[in-house]
Amino acid sequence: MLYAGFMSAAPPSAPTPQEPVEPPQLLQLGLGDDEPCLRADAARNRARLLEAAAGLVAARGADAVTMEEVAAAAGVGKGTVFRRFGDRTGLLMALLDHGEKKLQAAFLSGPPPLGPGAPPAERLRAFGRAALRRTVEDLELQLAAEPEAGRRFTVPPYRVRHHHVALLLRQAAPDADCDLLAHTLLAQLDPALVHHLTHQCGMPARRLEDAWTDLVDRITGTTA
Amino acid sequence: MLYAGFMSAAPPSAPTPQEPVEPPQLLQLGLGDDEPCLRADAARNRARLLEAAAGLVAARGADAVTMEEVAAAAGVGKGTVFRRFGDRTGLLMALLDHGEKKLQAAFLSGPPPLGPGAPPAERLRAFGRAALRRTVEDLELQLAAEPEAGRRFTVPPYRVRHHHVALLLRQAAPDADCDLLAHTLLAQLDPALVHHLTHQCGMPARRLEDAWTDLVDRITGTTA
DNA sequence: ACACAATGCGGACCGGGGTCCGCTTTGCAG
DNA sequence: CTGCAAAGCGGACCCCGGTCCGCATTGTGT
Repeated sequence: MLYAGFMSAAPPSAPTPQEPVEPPQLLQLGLGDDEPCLRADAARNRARLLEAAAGLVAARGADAVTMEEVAAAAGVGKGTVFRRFGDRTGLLMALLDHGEKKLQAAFLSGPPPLGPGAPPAERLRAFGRAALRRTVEDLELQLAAEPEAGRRFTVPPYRVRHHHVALLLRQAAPDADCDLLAHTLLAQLDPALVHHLTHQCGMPARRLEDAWTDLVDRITGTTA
Repeated sequence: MLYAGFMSAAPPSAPTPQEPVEPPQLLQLGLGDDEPCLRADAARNRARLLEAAAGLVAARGADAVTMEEVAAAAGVGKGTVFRRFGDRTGLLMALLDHGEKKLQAAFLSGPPPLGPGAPPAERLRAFGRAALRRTVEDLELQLAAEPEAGRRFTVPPYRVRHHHVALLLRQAAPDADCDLLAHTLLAQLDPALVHHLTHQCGMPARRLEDAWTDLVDRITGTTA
């Protein structure tokens, strides 16, 4: 368990009487664990919901599935879904959690060139390739899970990626505004963009990878 | 009239019996005109709606305004709003149309360094500054108008900007994948990102402008 | 074993976006 | 001026995401 769950800290509004969704996630990047100790029935329902959702999504496509259907398929009430996952996006993101954690594991503590050990520019190039591949894997879901505009950058998986890229950049291009530059780099991995380019413009995935590499080279000044 | 309206070509689904929204917009970049010849009453209602919407948005913020309210305030039925503008996003975008056209005018045919006449890298830098300023101007609305994930890159104003940036890039960095690079550059002007950085991270607008300039320099290899 | 917080459950309910279709208005042709 | 097709109108309607709150389940302390 490397990092943390997915959900943002539930209802952003003032002291909701409703309890928070999943872990409060104050986000000290790099540790923490989901499911802080769910009550037996709650845990069971969570599992059922995830399974039901996965099934329906696989069968009919993410955006043809309604929350009520998922609840029904899992044999629970609609309220339960929302209490557990906050909102539709939350549920969808939970479905992606596993894959994302694996990627995080790989770049935070896996073997080089993705993990520590390789030179930063090299790691950046590897990161892009890996992330791109992961995105292509289940583009559809990833697209459907995209949070409403305002939250795109606040959601934990994005923050982790951003943190990582910024870190590498600070080593590879010390004189740049790395925080901002990291956002720019990440934009090239945005599922919506990847979808647009591959599905609507018919670009091969390979071209995206090459462009990433080239971009890293230009920005860091390295070539490799 | 420089370019064209805002709406994408209405209901993407098969031959809707409903007529298309605004101009079909087959989008030959650079010409065309809105309101292809609305019937008298339709034109009147369109104007009323725009006015009503602008008023409500200004008064209470974009996302506290419902379509039904706008319709009521304009003294028309809800159906009319949707027929004219397609969907909520369409209406909001129409509200932004004027400002966007002005910007387009400036970089397509205005005076240098924004318009033709200056060297490409220079024009790029100017473009970023101008776009950034325009975005900050009415961030709130721009944010609320953001189309659902899939369409972000298909919407006319984005396409125009992309086309323009790609064009300049082809001159300033002929050996790069300019189409893709253009998307990357534009990502730094994304209203959602600008909002995040300025409002949630407290960055001054100035820093964004500097980062843009720096990014252009790194990508084109030029300096200043 | 029992009581009693605390935690979770579920489904009625709400609000708003988007659709539909029978009726009205427009404006052109004769 | 009149008739008539096309264009436009509007509001009842549907659907779905999200909320709420009285009731049921847990599991802990004694």
